[in-house]
Amino acid sequence: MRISTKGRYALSIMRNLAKNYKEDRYISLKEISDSENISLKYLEKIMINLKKGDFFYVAKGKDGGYKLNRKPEEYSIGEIIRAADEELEVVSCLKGENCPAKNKCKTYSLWKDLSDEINNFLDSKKLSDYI
Amino acid sequence: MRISTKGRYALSIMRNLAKNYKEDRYISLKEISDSENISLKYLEKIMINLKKGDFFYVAKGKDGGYKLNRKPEEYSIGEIIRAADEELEVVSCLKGENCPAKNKCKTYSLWKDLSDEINNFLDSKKLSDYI
DNA sequence: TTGAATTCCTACTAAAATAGTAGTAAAATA
DNA sequence: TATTTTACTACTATTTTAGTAGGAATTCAA
Repeated sequence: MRISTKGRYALSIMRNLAKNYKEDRYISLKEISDSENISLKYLEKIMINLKKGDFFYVAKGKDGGYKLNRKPEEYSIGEIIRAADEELEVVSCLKGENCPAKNKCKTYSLWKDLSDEINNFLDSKKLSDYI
Repeated sequence: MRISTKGRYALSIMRNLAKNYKEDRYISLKEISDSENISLKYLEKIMINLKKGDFFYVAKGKDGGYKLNRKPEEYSIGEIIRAADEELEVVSCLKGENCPAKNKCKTYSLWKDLSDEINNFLDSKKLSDYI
Protein backbone atom coordinates (compact mmCIF):
# COMPACT_ATOMS: atom_id res chain seq x y z
CA MET A 1 0.00 0.00 0.00
CA ARG A 2 2.69 2.47 -0.96
CA ILE A 3 1.97 5.63 -2.85
CA SER A 4 4.30 5.65 -5.84
CA THR A 5 6.69 8.35 -7.01
CA LYS A 6 4.17 9.10 -9.74
CA GLY A 7 1.75 10.45 -7.14
CA ARG A 8 4.38 12.03 -4.95
CA TYR A 9 6.21 13.77 -7.77
CA ALA A 10 2.92 15.01 -9.20
CA LEU A 11 2.27 16.64 -5.87
CA SER A 12 5.78 18.11 -5.92
CA ILE A 13 5.06 19.70 -9.27
CA MET A 14 1.79 21.14 -8.03
CA ARG A 15 3.38 22.42 -4.84
CA ASN A 16 6.05 24.19 -6.84
CA LEU A 17 3.49 25.82 -9.06
CA ALA A 18 1.44 26.82 -6.02
CA LYS A 19 4.48 28.31 -4.32
CA ASN A 20 4.94 30.67 -7.24
CA TYR A 21 1.25 31.29 -7.73
CA LYS A 22 1.35 35.00 -6.92
CA GLU A 23 4.30 35.74 -9.19
CA ASP A 24 2.15 35.29 -12.24
CA ARG A 25 4.80 33.75 -14.48
CA TYR A 26 5.26 30.39 -16.12
CA ILE A 27 7.36 27.86 -14.23
CA SER A 28 9.29 25.36 -16.33
CA LEU A 29 9.81 21.73 -15.44
CA LYS A 30 13.55 22.42 -15.63
CA GLU A 31 13.17 24.78 -12.69
CA ILE A 32 11.24 22.19 -10.70
CA SER A 33 13.66 19.46 -11.69
CA ASP A 34 16.55 21.54 -10.33
CA SER A 35 14.89 22.53 -7.07
CA GLU A 36 13.50 19.08 -6.29
CA ASN A 37 16.32 16.95 -7.71
CA ILE A 38 14.04 14.88 -9.88
CA SER A 39 15.00 13.96 -13.43
CA LEU A 40 13.52 16.37 -15.98
CA LYS A 41 12.59 13.52 -18.29
CA TYR A 42 10.65 11.78 -15.58
CA LEU A 43 8.81 14.95 -14.64
CA GLU A 44 7.81 15.36 -18.29
CA LYS A 45 6.35 11.90 -18.22
CA ILE A 46 4.39 12.54 -15.06
CA MET A 47 3.17 15.79 -16.55
CA ILE A 48 1.51 13.87 -19.39
CA ASN A 49 -0.91 12.41 -16.84
CA LEU A 50 -1.28 15.53 -14.82
CA LYS A 51 -2.31 17.57 -17.84
CA LYS A 52 -5.48 15.51 -18.11
CA GLY A 53 -6.60 17.21 -14.91
CA ASP A 54 -6.83 20.62 -16.59
CA PHE A 55 -4.99 22.20 -13.70
CA PHE A 56 -2.88 24.86 -15.45
CA TYR A 57 -2.12 27.12 -18.36
CA VAL A 58 0.72 26.00 -20.60
CA ALA A 59 3.22 28.08 -22.53
CA LYS A 60 5.74 26.55 -24.87
CA GLY A 61 9.06 28.03 -25.89
CA LYS A 62 11.37 30.42 -24.13
CA ASP A 63 10.24 31.53 -20.66
CA GLY A 64 7.43 29.04 -21.03
CA GLY A 65 6.19 26.43 -18.60
CA TYR A 66 3.11 25.98 -16.48
CA LYS A 67 0.91 28.20 -14.34
CA LEU A 68 -2.01 27.19 -12.11
CA ASN A 69 -5.44 28.16 -13.39
CA ARG A 70 -7.03 28.15 -9.91
CA LYS A 71 -6.03 29.26 -6.45
CA PRO A 72 -3.99 26.68 -4.49
CA GLU A 73 -6.81 26.24 -1.99
CA GLU A 74 -9.10 25.14 -4.81
CA TYR A 75 -7.16 21.95 -5.53
CA SER A 76 -7.70 18.88 -3.40
CA ILE A 77 -4.82 16.49 -2.89
CA GLY A 78 -7.16 13.70 -3.96
CA GLU A 79 -7.79 15.07 -7.43
CA ILE A 80 -4.06 15.66 -7.94
CA ILE A 81 -3.11 12.13 -6.95
CA ARG A 82 -5.89 10.61 -9.04
CA ALA A 83 -4.93 12.71 -12.07
CA ALA A 84 -1.37 11.43 -11.72
CA ASP A 85 -2.80 8.02 -12.49
CA GLU A 86 -2.20 6.75 -9.04
CA GLU A 87 -4.99 4.29 -8.32
CA LEU A 88 -6.70 4.97 -5.03
CA GLU A 89 -8.83 1.84 -5.21
CA VAL A 90 -7.29 -0.84 -3.02
CA VAL A 91 -8.55 -3.77 -5.11
CA SER A 92 -8.87 -3.91 -8.88
CA CYS A 93 -12.49 -5.14 -8.86
CA LEU A 94 -13.50 -1.67 -7.68
CA LYS A 95 -12.04 -0.11 -10.82
CA GLY A 96 -13.67 -1.77 -13.80
CA GLU A 97 -12.15 -5.27 -13.98
CA ASN A 98 -15.24 -7.22 -13.05
CA CYS A 99 -14.85 -10.17 -10.74
CA PRO A 100 -17.32 -13.01 -11.36
CA ALA A 101 -17.73 -13.50 -7.61
CA LYS A 102 -18.42 -9.83 -7.02
CA ASN A 103 -21.94 -10.06 -5.61
CA LYS A 104 -21.29 -12.93 -3.27
CA CYS A 105 -17.93 -11.57 -2.18
CA LYS A 106 -17.84 -11.17 1.58
CA THR A 107 -14.98 -8.70 1.64
CA TYR A 108 -16.08 -6.44 -1.19
CA SER A 109 -17.54 -3.91 1.24
CA LEU A 110 -14.36 -3.92 3.31
CA TRP A 111 -12.19 -2.84 0.37
CA LYS A 112 -14.83 -0.51 -0.97
CA ASP A 113 -15.16 1.27 2.37
CA LEU A 114 -11.39 1.48 2.79
CA SER A 115 -11.01 3.00 -0.68
CA ASP A 116 -13.73 5.54 0.10
CA GLU A 117 -11.99 6.37 3.35
CA ILE A 118 -8.73 7.06 1.52
CA ASN A 119 -10.39 9.13 -1.19
CA ASN A 120 -12.41 11.18 1.25
CA PHE A 121 -9.37 11.85 3.38
CA LEU A 122 -7.32 13.06 0.43
CA ASP A 123 -10.20 15.07 -0.96
CA SER A 124 -10.47 16.90 2.34
CA LYS A 125 -6.87 18.10 2.13
CA LYS A 126 -6.02 21.09 -0.03
CA LEU A 127 -2.90 21.91 -1.98
CA SER A 128 -2.59 25.16 -0.05
CA ASP A 129 -2.06 23.17 3.17
CA TYR A 130 1.24 21.83 1.88
CA ILE A 131 3.22 24.79 0.58
CA MET B 1 -2.29 1.72 -3.59
CA ARG B 2 -3.47 -1.81 -4.11
CA ILE B 3 -3.64 -4.35 -1.34
CA SER B 4 -1.69 -7.37 -2.52
CA THR B 5 -2.74 -11.01 -2.64
CA LYS B 6 -0.54 -11.53 0.40
CA GLY B 7 -2.92 -9.51 2.51
CA ARG B 8 -6.08 -10.72 0.81
CA TYR B 9 -5.15 -14.40 0.95
CA ALA B 10 -4.11 -14.04 4.59
CA LEU B 11 -7.59 -12.77 5.28
CA SER B 12 -9.03 -15.71 3.32
CA ILE B 13 -7.15 -18.10 5.54
CA MET B 14 -8.36 -16.39 8.70
CA ARG B 15 -11.94 -16.28 7.41
CA ASN B 16 -11.85 -20.01 6.76
CA LEU B 17 -10.53 -20.74 10.20
CA ALA B 18 -13.16 -18.45 11.73
CA LYS B 19 -15.92 -20.13 9.76
CA ASN B 20 -15.02 -23.43 11.38
CA TYR B 21 -14.31 -21.95 14.78
CA LYS B 22 -17.10 -23.77 16.61
CA GLU B 23 -16.24 -27.17 15.19
CA ASP B 24 -13.13 -27.41 17.35
CA ARG B 25 -10.97 -29.24 14.85
CA TYR B 26 -7.82 -28.43 12.94
CA ILE B 27 -8.26 -27.06 9.43
CA SER B 28 -5.48 -27.86 6.95
CA LEU B 29 -4.21 -25.50 4.28
CA LYS B 30 -5.14 -28.18 1.77
CA GLU B 31 -8.77 -27.73 2.73
CA ILE B 32 -8.54 -23.95 2.36
CA SER B 33 -6.62 -24.30 -0.88
CA ASP B 34 -9.42 -26.43 -2.31
CA SER B 35 -12.29 -24.25 -1.17
CA GLU B 36 -10.70 -20.96 -2.19
CA ASN B 37 -8.86 -22.12 -5.29
CA ILE B 38 -5.53 -20.77 -4.18
CA SER B 39 -2.34 -22.77 -4.67
CA LEU B 40 -1.40 -24.74 -1.57
CA LYS B 41 2.25 -23.80 -1.95
CA TYR B 42 1.43 -20.11 -1.99
CA LEU B 43 -0.79 -20.43 1.06
CA GLU B 44 2.06 -22.12 2.89
CA LYS B 45 4.25 -19.19 2.11
CA ILE B 46 1.71 -16.69 3.34
CA MET B 47 1.26 -18.76 6.48
CA ILE B 48 4.92 -18.24 7.35
CA ASN B 49 4.17 -14.55 7.89
CA LEU B 50 0.83 -15.08 9.49
CA LYS B 51 2.27 -17.38 12.12
CA LYS B 52 4.24 -14.47 13.55
CA GLY B 53 0.91 -13.06 14.69
CA ASP B 54 0.35 -15.89 17.18
CA PHE B 55 -3.20 -16.27 15.94
CA PHE B 56 -3.71 -20.05 16.17
CA TYR B 57 -2.84 -23.46 17.50
CA VAL B 58 -0.92 -25.69 15.10
CA ALA B 59 -1.01 -29.47 14.70
CA LYS B 60 1.34 -31.27 12.37
CA GLY B 61 0.75 -34.61 10.75
CA LYS B 62 -2.40 -36.43 9.85
CA ASP B 63 -5.65 -34.55 10.59
CA GLY B 64 -3.44 -31.62 11.50
CA GLY B 65 -3.75 -27.99 10.53
CA TYR B 66 -4.61 -24.76 12.26
CA LYS B 67 -7.19 -23.62 14.78
CA LEU B 68 -7.87 -20.07 16.04
CA ASN B 69 -6.78 -19.39 19.60
CA ARG B 70 -9.26 -16.53 20.09
CA LYS B 71 -12.85 -15.83 19.17
CA PRO B 72 -13.31 -14.37 15.64
CA GLU B 73 -14.53 -11.08 17.09
CA GLU B 74 -11.22 -10.69 18.91
CA TYR B 75 -9.18 -10.30 15.74
CA SER B 76 -9.01 -6.98 13.95
CA ILE B 77 -8.58 -6.92 10.19
CA GLY B 78 -5.69 -4.52 10.72
CA GLU B 79 -3.60 -6.92 12.77
CA ILE B 80 -4.21 -9.69 10.25
CA ILE B 81 -3.16 -7.59 7.27
CA ARG B 82 -0.11 -6.27 9.10
CA ALA B 83 0.93 -9.76 10.19
CA ALA B 84 0.75 -10.86 6.56
CA ASP B 85 3.60 -8.43 5.97
CA GLU B 86 1.46 -6.09 4.02
CA GLU B 87 2.81 -2.62 4.66
CA LEU B 88 0.10 -0.19 5.67
CA GLU B 89 2.45 2.78 5.62
CA VAL B 90 1.97 4.72 2.39
CA VAL B 91 5.55 6.00 2.23
CA SER B 92 8.69 4.14 3.25
CA CYS B 93 10.08 6.94 5.44
CA LEU B 94 7.32 6.12 7.94
CA LYS B 95 8.66 2.61 8.36
CA GLY B 96 12.30 2.85 9.38
CA GLU B 97 14.16 3.98 6.24
CA ASN B 98 15.15 7.43 7.39
CA CYS B 99 14.90 10.24 4.91
CA PRO B 100 17.50 13.00 5.42
CA ALA B 101 14.85 15.63 4.67
CA LYS B 102 12.39 14.17 7.16
CA ASN B 103 12.05 17.13 9.51
CA LYS B 104 11.74 19.78 6.86
CA CYS B 105 9.45 17.65 4.71
CA LYS B 106 6.21 19.49 4.03
CA THR B 107 4.20 16.41 3.10
CA TYR B 108 5.36 14.10 5.88
CA SER B 109 2.25 14.80 7.93
CA LEU B 110 0.01 14.15 4.92
CA TRP B 111 1.32 10.62 4.45
CA LYS B 112 1.54 10.00 8.17
CA ASP B 113 -2.08 11.01 8.68
CA LEU B 114 -3.23 8.96 5.71
CA SER B 115 -1.43 5.90 7.03
CA ASP B 116 -2.99 6.40 10.45
CA GLU B 117 -6.39 6.73 8.83
CA ILE B 118 -5.94 3.41 7.02
CA ASN B 119 -4.66 1.62 10.10
CA ASN B 120 -7.41 2.94 12.33
CA PHE B 121 -10.07 1.98 9.83
CA LEU B 122 -8.80 -1.58 9.51
CA ASP B 123 -8.30 -1.89 13.26
CA SER B 124 -11.94 -0.98 13.77
CA LYS B 125 -13.12 -3.89 11.62
CA LYS B 126 -13.27 -7.36 13.11
CA LEU B 127 -12.75 -10.74 11.52
CA SER B 128 -16.21 -11.78 12.67
CA ASP B 129 -17.73 -9.09 10.44
CA TYR B 130 -16.55 -10.90 7.32
CA ILE B 131 -17.57 -14.54 7.73
C1' DT C 1 5.60 -49.95 12.39
C1' DT C 2 4.77 -48.00 8.27
C1' DG C 3 2.31 -45.01 5.03
C1' DA C 4 -0.11 -40.95 4.33
C1' DA C 5 -1.02 -36.38 5.55
C1' DT C 6 0.45 -32.45 7.08
C1' DT C 7 3.49 -28.49 8.52
C1' DC C 8 8.08 -26.51 7.90
C1' DC C 9 12.04 -24.86 5.35
C1' DT C 10 14.96 -23.23 1.51
C1' DA C 11 15.57 -21.95 -2.95
C1' DC C 12 14.24 -20.74 -7.41
C1' DT C 13 11.39 -18.45 -11.36
C1' DA C 14 7.94 -15.81 -13.89
C1' DA C 15 5.21 -11.81 -14.50
C1' DA C 16 3.87 -7.27 -13.65
C1' DA C 17 4.48 -2.74 -12.00
C1' DT C 18 7.49 0.96 -11.05
C1' DA C 19 10.96 4.00 -12.16
C1' DG C 20 13.33 5.68 -15.00
C1' DT C 21 16.28 7.06 -19.86
C1' DA C 22 16.92 8.52 -24.78
C1' DG C 23 16.11 10.90 -28.81
C1' DT C 24 13.73 13.93 -31.44
C1' DA C 25 9.86 16.90 -33.24
C1' DA C 26 7.11 21.02 -32.66
C1' DA C 27 6.25 25.51 -30.95
C1' DA C 28 7.26 30.02 -29.34
C1' DT C 29 9.80 33.98 -28.43
C1' DA C 30 13.63 36.98 -27.45
C1' DT D 1 17.15 32.29 -36.31
C1' DA D 2 19.06 30.22 -32.16
C1' DT D 3 17.48 28.83 -27.91
C1' DT D 4 14.34 27.28 -24.74
C1' DT D 5 10.67 24.89 -23.68
C1' DT D 6 6.78 21.48 -24.15
C1' DA D 7 5.15 17.22 -26.71
C1' DC D 8 5.65 12.71 -28.31
C1' DT D 9 7.35 7.89 -28.91
C1' DA D 10 10.00 4.20 -27.71
C1' DC D 11 13.04 1.72 -25.03
C1' DT D 12 15.40 -0.25 -20.54
C1' DA D 13 16.47 -1.32 -15.83
C1' DT D 14 15.00 -2.32 -11.21
C1' DT D 15 11.95 -3.81 -7.79
C1' DT D 16 7.95 -5.95 -6.18
C1' DT D 17 4.52 -9.28 -6.51
C1' DA D 18 3.09 -13.70 -7.35
C1' DG D 19 3.92 -18.12 -7.65
C1' DT D 20 6.52 -22.89 -8.13
C1' DA D 21 9.53 -26.86 -6.74
C1' DG D 22 11.43 -30.20 -3.87
C1' DG D 23 12.13 -32.25 0.08
C1' DA D 24 12.75 -32.69 5.44
C1' DA D 25 10.43 -33.24 9.83
C1' DT D 26 6.49 -34.52 12.41
C1' DT D 27 2.40 -36.87 13.69
C1' DC D 28 -1.19 -40.02 13.70
C1' DA D 29 -4.07 -43.75 12.17
C1' DA D 30 -4.50 -48.13 10.35
